[in-house]
Amino acid sequence: MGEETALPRAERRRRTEARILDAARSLFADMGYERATIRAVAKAAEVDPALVMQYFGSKQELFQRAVEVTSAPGGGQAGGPDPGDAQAAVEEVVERLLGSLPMKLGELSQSRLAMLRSMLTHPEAAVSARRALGEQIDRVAEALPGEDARLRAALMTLVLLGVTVGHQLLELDELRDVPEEEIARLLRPSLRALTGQDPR
Amino acid sequence: MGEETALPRAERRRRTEARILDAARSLFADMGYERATIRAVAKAAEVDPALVMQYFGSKQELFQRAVEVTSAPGGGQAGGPDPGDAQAAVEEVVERLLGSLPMKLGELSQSRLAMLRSMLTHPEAAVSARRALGEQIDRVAEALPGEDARLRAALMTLVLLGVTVGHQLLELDELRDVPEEEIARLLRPSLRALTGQDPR
DNA sequence: GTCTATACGAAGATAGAC
DNA sequence: GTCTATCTTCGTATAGAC
Repeated sequence: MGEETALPRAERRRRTEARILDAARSLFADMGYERATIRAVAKAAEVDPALVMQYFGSKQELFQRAVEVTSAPGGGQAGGPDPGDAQAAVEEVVERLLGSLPMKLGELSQSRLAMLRSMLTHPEAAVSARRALGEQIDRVAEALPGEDARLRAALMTLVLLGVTVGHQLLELDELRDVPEEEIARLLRPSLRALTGQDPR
Repeated sequence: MGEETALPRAERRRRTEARILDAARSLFADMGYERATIRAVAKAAEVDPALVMQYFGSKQELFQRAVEVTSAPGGGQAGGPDPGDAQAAVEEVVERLLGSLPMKLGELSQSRLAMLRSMLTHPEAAVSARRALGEQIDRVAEALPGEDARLRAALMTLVLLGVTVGHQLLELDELRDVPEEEIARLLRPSLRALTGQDPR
């Protein structure tokens, strides 16, 4: 029954699929949905273009799979500090936002970059981006006091988006080789100002 | 000699060209470089697709023309206040940035939106965007004191970029129907914090 | 000068050979 | 199951008719 030649069929298939997804993420992140062709993805993954279609059905589905959040770990904001301490909660949310800045490059952020790259020109990517940003806005808004918490949360999220776009996607010279802590240090008072809390 | 039938050939040509450019700006702004096809532009301008090519040579040149800054008026920051008054200069630069927020929609900003829409996925648009952002960063940096003026100026510019993207391009619900003065009011302290000046 | 017709290439998707 | 070959569609660009 079992083939002693190792590499069960399912395992081999799984690895090929992963290789295709990696290649797709990389190409989508680099040049966006339109310019990243199935053929180029296949070549990068060293498989036949038809195989990509066989596995994923369509380019659109491949994109969804490549972009979909492996939102597994780290997400939970496990019970903040004392619920009564609004100031601490606000500071924590600022630090959480600043911490999301780096995404270290590569790693699991490749899928996020792919989404961001295409969000302005590909309708489905725009939907994903709105959802992702909306969730982030929700989380931030929870920690903010006041009437216009959601608006402030949205602006804070967009500040980070702008910096990420300029840094990771447009690769502006001004941010090249600037350590993330430096950026975070300059941004921190700016984000605090948006919380509407006493900047202290 | 002159035809009494009015509409000189040159004038007619000029108007047709303008109509094509308007249609192109609108389509590029709405769906980006790749998805805005020559055929669609021609249809929107009510001309033959071949005529578009005849007038502009290629899609790329049409894009350049559609995006190119009609940077004529309003640009000059006619001599700021007392050069010695750094604080006033900083406040002025913040107000200038905030004033660039609205672009009122439509009007002359259509070309700017077209550039922003495609900047992440179309190489030429990225070049234009880097240049435009770089110029803005230069102007802001001039008014800022300190060692890291350019970095701060870049971050301030990217804050505005992020808000513009979220508002005009992604059309986030959270910013829908929010008057520009409200956004400016919330953003002002945030930008001041980035200037490195005493927020006072 | 303006438009019809078409050439040319590329991309996504499919069917059938191995 | 994997790949070759092809089909269809579409977009840019060109050539020739009116």
